[in-house]
Amino acid sequence: MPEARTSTPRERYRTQVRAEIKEHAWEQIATAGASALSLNAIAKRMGMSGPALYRYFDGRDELITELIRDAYRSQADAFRAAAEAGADLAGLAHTLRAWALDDPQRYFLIFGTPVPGYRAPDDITEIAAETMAVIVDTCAALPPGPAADGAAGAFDAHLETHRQWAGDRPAPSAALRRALSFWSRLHGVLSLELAGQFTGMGFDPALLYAAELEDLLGP
Amino acid sequence: MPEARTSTPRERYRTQVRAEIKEHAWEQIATAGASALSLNAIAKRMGMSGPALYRYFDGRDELITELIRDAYRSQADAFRAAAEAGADLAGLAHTLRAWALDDPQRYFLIFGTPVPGYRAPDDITEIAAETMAVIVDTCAALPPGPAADGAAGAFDAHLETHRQWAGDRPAPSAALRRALSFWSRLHGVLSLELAGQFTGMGFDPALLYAAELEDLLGP
DNA sequence: TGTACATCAGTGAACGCGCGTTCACTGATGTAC
DNA sequence: TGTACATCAGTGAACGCGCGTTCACTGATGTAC
Repeated sequence: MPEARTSTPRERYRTQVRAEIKEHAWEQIATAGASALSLNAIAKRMGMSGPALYRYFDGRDELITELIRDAYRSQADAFRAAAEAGADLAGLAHTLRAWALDDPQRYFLIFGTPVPGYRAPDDITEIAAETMAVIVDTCAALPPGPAADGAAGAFDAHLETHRQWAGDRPAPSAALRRALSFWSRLHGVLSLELAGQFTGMGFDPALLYAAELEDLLGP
Repeated sequence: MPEARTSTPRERYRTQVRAEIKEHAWEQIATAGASALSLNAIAKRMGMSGPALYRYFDGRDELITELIRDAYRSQADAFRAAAEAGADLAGLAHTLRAWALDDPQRYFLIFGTPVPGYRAPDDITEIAAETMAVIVDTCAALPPGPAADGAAGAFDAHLETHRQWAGDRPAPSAALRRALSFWSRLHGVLSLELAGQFTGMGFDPALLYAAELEDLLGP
């Protein structure tokens, strides 16, 4: 029995039930989409009555916000772990696709149709910034590409004066541009693939993803 | 008074009311998202009773399907018009962005979070193919790019044997790859922008879009 | 032009449903002496 | 170890709500003779 017990049995139980509620919520989202998420339905599946869930969440909105937070968190963790394992840009690209395919509805909870009027809490925005930071750092660690000298486009100049999103990072604008391009290109393929826009077209989306990545990396 | 009247006054009235219902539907989608679309709410806004709408649509599902069809249709029309006006790839890119920004929720009705289990009717898939055809043709009309010879990647080879989506078009695989890259790269920026992933980052998404386009076109 | 009939838009009542959420409560678990 | 009390998980009834959809109906519009 561990001496350093910072949590009581009751606290541990609470944590466990909260996690169980979230698991059922994810199942429900995967089955019918986030807009169909219902507290009563979750409770029924868990063999509880509806109001019981109010012991664990303030209401439906708090649960959804928590799921969104977890989605961002799991993405940021995946990227951090990859970076700490020494991943380069190709490694991060693989991490992104694996994370997205692991649970498409989780992907869309972040990158899908926005709910008009909804604004994520600040702490969630910060988690998203963590992910971006990993990518920027990886780009900055790269040897300057062939396009880095001379033909730096108008966008590089724009980024030179609009780089607050990069925090205090000493990364050159070319690295910021590269990070944005990395991010948007890969999401382009991913979101079209996961939204089913390629179904019936015949080719393998994984190969398009790989081709975009290669084009992005190579000169 | 025109001699060739293929429609009776009643038919014209029906058509008009149908259109009015759809307009209110779009307003509602823009305000609260597609999942909140409600026949009763639309009827109330039009000063009618709920059941009256069943004279015009079989039900909620038929209305939504019709909206999706119109969304695809308006996109395809925009592309066809641009192409007939002699637009090149840059012109098509501008068309795409203008169309998307014109009504973001319409954009997301096509490219946003998919509803698990929903499959669009075949005629809608065909409209999507029209749009793709315009892009492929425009790519095929381009002078072969610098990367077209020699270093044709693994994806070009894959497309060589998976090109049924291009129909009977004589376009070379390099043109198909270019069309897919065009499509996915621009949607990458667009979907991130419209989903609000760039908010608070400080830079101008329009410039990122332009930069991606330029990089896509130029050698 | 006038009358008889058919078509069809729209109404209002009603159906069953599931939703989020509140409230007063029971009963089990944990704590203090 | 035993008793008295506090904490807290979970229940069941109830609230009002808006939803999609059906049905029998009224009344206006169009058609046929």
